[in-house]
Amino acid sequence: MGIKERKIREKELRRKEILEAAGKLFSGKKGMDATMDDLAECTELGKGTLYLYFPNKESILEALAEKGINLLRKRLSRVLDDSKTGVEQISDNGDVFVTFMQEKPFYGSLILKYEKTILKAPETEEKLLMVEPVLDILGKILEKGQTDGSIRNDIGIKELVAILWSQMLGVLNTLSGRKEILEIYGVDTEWIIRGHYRVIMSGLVSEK
Amino acid sequence: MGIKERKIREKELRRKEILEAAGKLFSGKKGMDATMDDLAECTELGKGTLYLYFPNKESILEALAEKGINLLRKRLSRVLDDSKTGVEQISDNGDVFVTFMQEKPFYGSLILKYEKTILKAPETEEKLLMVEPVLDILGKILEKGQTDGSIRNDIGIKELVAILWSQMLGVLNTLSGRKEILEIYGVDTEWIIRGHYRVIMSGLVSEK
Amino acid sequence: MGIKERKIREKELRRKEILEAAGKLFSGKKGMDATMDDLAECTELGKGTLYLYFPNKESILEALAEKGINLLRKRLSRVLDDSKTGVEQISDNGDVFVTFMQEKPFYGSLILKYEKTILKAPETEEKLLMVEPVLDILGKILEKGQTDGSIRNDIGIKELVAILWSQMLGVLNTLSGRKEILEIYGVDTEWIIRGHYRVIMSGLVSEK
Amino acid sequence: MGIKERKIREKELRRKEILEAAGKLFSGKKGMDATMDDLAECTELGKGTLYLYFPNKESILEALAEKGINLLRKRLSRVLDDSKTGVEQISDNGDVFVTFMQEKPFYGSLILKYEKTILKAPETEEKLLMVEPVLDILGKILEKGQTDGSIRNDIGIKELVAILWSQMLGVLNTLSGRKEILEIYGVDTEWIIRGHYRVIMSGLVSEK
DNA sequence: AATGAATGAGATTTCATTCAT
DNA sequence: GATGAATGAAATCTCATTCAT
Repeated sequence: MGIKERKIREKELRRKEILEAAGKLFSGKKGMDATMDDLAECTELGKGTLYLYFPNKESILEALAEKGINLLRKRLSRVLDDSKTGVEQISDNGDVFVTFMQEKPFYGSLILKYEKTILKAPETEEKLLMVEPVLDILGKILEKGQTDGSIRNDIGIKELVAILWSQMLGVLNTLSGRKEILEIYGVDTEWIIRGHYRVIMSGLVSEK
Repeated sequence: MGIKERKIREKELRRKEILEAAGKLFSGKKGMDATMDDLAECTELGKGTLYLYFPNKESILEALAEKGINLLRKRLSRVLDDSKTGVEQISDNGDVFVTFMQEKPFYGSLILKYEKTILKAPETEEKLLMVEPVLDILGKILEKGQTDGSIRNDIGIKELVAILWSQMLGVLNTLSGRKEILEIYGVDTEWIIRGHYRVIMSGLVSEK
Repeated sequence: MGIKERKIREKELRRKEILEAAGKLFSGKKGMDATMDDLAECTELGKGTLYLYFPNKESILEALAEKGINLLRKRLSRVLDDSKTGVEQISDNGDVFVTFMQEKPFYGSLILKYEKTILKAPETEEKLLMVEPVLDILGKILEKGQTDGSIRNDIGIKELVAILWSQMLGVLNTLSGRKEILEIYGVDTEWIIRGHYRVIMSGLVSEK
Repeated sequence: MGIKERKIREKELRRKEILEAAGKLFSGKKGMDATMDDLAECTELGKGTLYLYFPNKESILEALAEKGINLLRKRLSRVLDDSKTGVEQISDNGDVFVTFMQEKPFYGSLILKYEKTILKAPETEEKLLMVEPVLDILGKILEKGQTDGSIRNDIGIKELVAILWSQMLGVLNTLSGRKEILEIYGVDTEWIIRGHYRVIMSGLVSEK
């Protein structure tokens, strides 16, 4: 018995190791163009071995994106705080998001790339988006906000989630570009983020 | 006499033809992965001929992106209307943008991909972004708005431009996904766009 | 244990196989213009496989040239014979050289093509010519000859080596041409070589 | 009448212009890899026009080689001097050759490349080598030398010509390499040429 | 005669994936 | 399970030559 379980655990462990190495590799100099050979070398595994754990290269990137999203979700979930109003939580949420993107820019671009990926729920046939967990958190906050009256309720929750998420990713995308570009824009990173949230916040609050 | 001019015109015409065919090809089934061979076939030109007009595949996509941006700019510039307030023009602007993206989703994705591309001004060495013309329009409107008091002035013009543009692209990006995704979101395209602009508008207006 | 060694040996074997096939191919009808596709076909390997053993086409030709030079060196080194005078050894040397070129005309043309190739000594940074080993042998013989008084000593060893080698290659080049040409010349191969050596020999002997 | 002649003269003139430009081009940075486009540009002619004067690229290089050979022949023919012995004339001949190669290294490499080219005599069907005129001069000198007893007569004229010419080209080939190579050899250009002629001269003189 | 746009075969190289050991 | 040699489709780009104007 225990043997089988150990095997499974070991397999999962190996998978994680690969993923970790892949994370470093793909966020490195070669970017997403790093090859499976590169990955084999830096995991110190055979190239064929990689295919025992992942069906193809794409699935590795996808798994990395998922990992990134989980990380983001964890951080965001700490924001959930019933003692705060919805709008306050959105603000906190923004802070977390920005920090995350600054600390883990690679996961940022992965999320950017895979946020539209559709997964199938393990048992059910239900389709769900990879970013679903993150959107759920946003949804909860907004719901709270509409309930406590701090957030406008003339737009449905789902729509608001989609809007906020889209805008956030858009800003992220701009910020994730080379610094050169922001220099041409003649703008300051910090200010864009703050401005973005200011606009969002003023725009979300319910009008009295 | 006119011979030289005619030749030049013909050359430009051919370039346009190629670009047009490329537009159709790349927006088609194979997407941007369509090969130069594909393009040669569908233009009914030799592969070498293509390289007579464009130095490489990338430059074709870039030219397409530029074409898309010019189209967008033209449409947006019709919005400029001094008889309206800044905030009203932003609203009109949004309508145009959304219509454009719905009608020309392929150009949308190209703009999305190349918006960060840096061009060099023809004579000057000055670098400028491919989307500069569009940003200029946004800038003018916002300036008008800050002047006429309809738009908040606690954020600089440049920052506001960057923010608005980023958010718009973000929304665009979401909308440009497969419909399947929006179904999963359980949201309606139309509503996202309207909601986006509502949030933006409330957020941009100067607080009285 | 032996596994690793066997693998290495097999790899080297395969390399040799490729090299051998390449030798036949490039000396064949198409000459050096034979393509990598041709090579893939006649080795019965995938094109990609070739690139596993050689970084590019050039390197294959280079490796062949080196192989040829080694072969030549081996033969020439058998000439070294302290019981003979320098001038006698030069004569023997010439015989070997001529025989080699007649038996392996393809290696001849490769040497002709790559004799100026500069290699870097494995560990040292020292540059050395691909033909260095052959020149070394010539040098030794000439040195012996100057010491034993059979070879003129009014010209330095290095210069003599360069001169002899150049002349030999020149003759080789002439002989490596199509037979048609020598027919036009109206001369006989055999005689050219003999004549060459006679002239050289008389020219090398020290004047008494 | 004169019209036709003028046309012919003009055509030949144009041919010469092209050849001259080609000489500069091919001896330039790109070497023989310069393209027909390059040539069209630097002749300020259309690409198609070039093909009115030469059937293909090869023929241009060939014509250049011929031009070079003619130049060399002219210089060498000045050496012919009945008041000198054959062996003296060979020495002069060597001087001319060396000077030529130093002044016109490009023609040098062309001759090297095309010396084996076979032409057909204009009217006769007789085949002859492109370098024939040069070989003729060498032949005359050697003949004189054998007659006046200054040059060994145990080797036939034709063979001697072939030998001398081959050796000379061999030395030329070595000297035409990059300087880097001669530095590795550790030898001096000047000395190689002088040494070459010393060896040759001693080797040619008839033994008394 | 002059042109130069058009051609298209063909060359080299890359890399995700497979499979025999 | 692990391996890594082998694969081969596909991609980009070049350039001598042709031919309609």
